[in-house]
Amino acid sequence: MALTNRDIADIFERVSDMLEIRGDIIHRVLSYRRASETIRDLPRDLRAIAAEGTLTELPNIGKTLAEKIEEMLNTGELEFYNRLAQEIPPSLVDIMHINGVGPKKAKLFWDELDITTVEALKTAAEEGKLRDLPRMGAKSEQKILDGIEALSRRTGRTSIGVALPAAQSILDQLMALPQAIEGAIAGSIRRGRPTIGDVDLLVASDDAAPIMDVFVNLPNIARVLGHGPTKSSIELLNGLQVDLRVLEKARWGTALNYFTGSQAHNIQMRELMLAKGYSLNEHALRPLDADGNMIEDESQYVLCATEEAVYAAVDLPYIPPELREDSGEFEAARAGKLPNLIVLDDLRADLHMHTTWSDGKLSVREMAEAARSRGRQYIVITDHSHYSTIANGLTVERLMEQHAEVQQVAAEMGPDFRVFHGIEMDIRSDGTLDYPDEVLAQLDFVIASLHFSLTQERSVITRRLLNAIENPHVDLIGHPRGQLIEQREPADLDMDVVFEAALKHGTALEINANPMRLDLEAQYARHAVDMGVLLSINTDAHSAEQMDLLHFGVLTARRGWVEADSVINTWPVERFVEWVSSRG
DNA sequence: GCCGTTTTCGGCCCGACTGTTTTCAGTCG
Repeated sequence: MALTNRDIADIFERVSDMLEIRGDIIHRVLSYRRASETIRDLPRDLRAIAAEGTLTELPNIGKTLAEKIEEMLNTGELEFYNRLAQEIPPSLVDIMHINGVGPKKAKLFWDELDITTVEALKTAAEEGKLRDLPRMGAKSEQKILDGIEALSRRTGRTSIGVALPAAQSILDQLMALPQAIEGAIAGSIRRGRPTIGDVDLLVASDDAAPIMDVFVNLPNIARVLGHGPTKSSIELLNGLQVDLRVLEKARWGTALNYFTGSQAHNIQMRELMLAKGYSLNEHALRPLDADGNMIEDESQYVLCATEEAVYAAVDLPYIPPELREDSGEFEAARAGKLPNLIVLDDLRADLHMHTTWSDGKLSVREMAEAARSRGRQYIVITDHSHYSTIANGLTVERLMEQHAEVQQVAAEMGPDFRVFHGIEMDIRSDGTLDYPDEVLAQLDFVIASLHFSLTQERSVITRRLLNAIENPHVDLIGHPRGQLIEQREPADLDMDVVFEAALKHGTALEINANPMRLDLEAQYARHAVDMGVLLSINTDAHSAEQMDLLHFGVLTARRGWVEADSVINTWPVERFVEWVSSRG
């Protein structure tokens, strides 16, 4: 079984945790962890990069790790990991994932009580065996039991589609207090990551205590994890952790920058600041003396009330949060080549939505009205084709009946809001398309999507998608990789080949805005636009409310450095029509 | 183990909070 990028990233992450338990120097530990993150976010296959011999050109991959990657690609395993597993029980890594347990505690439990599994740790805690260990007590024992409980409540990361509304609701409650001056959601939500570890909230105020009190007494929270004067943490009933920090308005810029991250971006910022003679933290820029030591005189600290001021201190323009992953944003900023990122208002149209003709909740007319009331200028009605029987997909006969209805609604809407007739056509498991060309030729717009047999082997499923990309009637590939976030792995597509074909045939690729999909993901979107492939950001709405999810697609596009002109539904309707009719 | 417009060696971010301590280690982000 060939290892995927994700498998290799997982192995490096486990190695990193095991080295940390063993007590290796932290920088070696972090090297493996950083390499793991690099690989996880890679838009290309390690196998292809290895074949080119350019593994060491990847950030955080040097000679040693490149050799280990090659070993895993060639043999399917890593000798270094196997040796390490003889020495450190791999199940100790799971213990480290309990909140409040790190490498030192994990090793302590193992050394002193021979505990190597979460289950054994739970039993020992219940029997009161942990409290007598060094630097442990009754409270820490209970904390570990709580942590194990929380671990079972949560499964992995939370979708941004869940985390963002939850965060906004809490922030709204805090901002209603008279003491709150300014508030923001920071962290990975602000950067637009598809999944969220925990929520970071920031409030500016001169009187933190009342805000903290309201926060730790919010309804619907599972427990309070911490309650200090400037920082508190709670766990919501769904297991999501929310951290709140309250600070002076004068320090807003440094704080927002710091707590937005990413960590890799922050490290770069600090290094740039050091070169300018400052130590940067969330509170201020603190000047250094000639020996590089911090000057303790607070009157010399530089406070930044805005993020613009922080970036200006290192002679850079403002870098949008979605780009802050240390993936080239500093180089681009220095060169004055930051992208002019797409914004929600750039989108004039939604090209992918369903009605009661297949599995949607509203009629053609109701969807059109819902889209118009949201400011869209044109839409395409794209129900399922008949291969999707479970979604009540349209036979050719029903498709033609629907055509008449769409024409009718289009006429009623008038010239200022255009309604086009399209389809979301299945690419069948055998690779054939669900309608013949002469049917597709009668439609205004054709999306082709993979819905079934997503676990086919790479060559088969890639060929299947190419059949659609190469068909001159197909304008857009819907949710190309078929992933459901935290639920279903993407199809094993050869994306290099997919992008080449999309470029050659002028077929656009979708960024599906539904937060369960966000497909293409940002790193693929970035690679696609770099190559000149066209994109489209759509809601795939099955109801009016789902039309409000478009901003998640925009966030994803921004993370992919996408500018408006690469996205076909930012175009004025005349240009869209011209493009579609220039195709098959 | 990675990295380099100060370095191919010697750095690698740092502060808040907790629970255990009598001054601090561990964890977290």
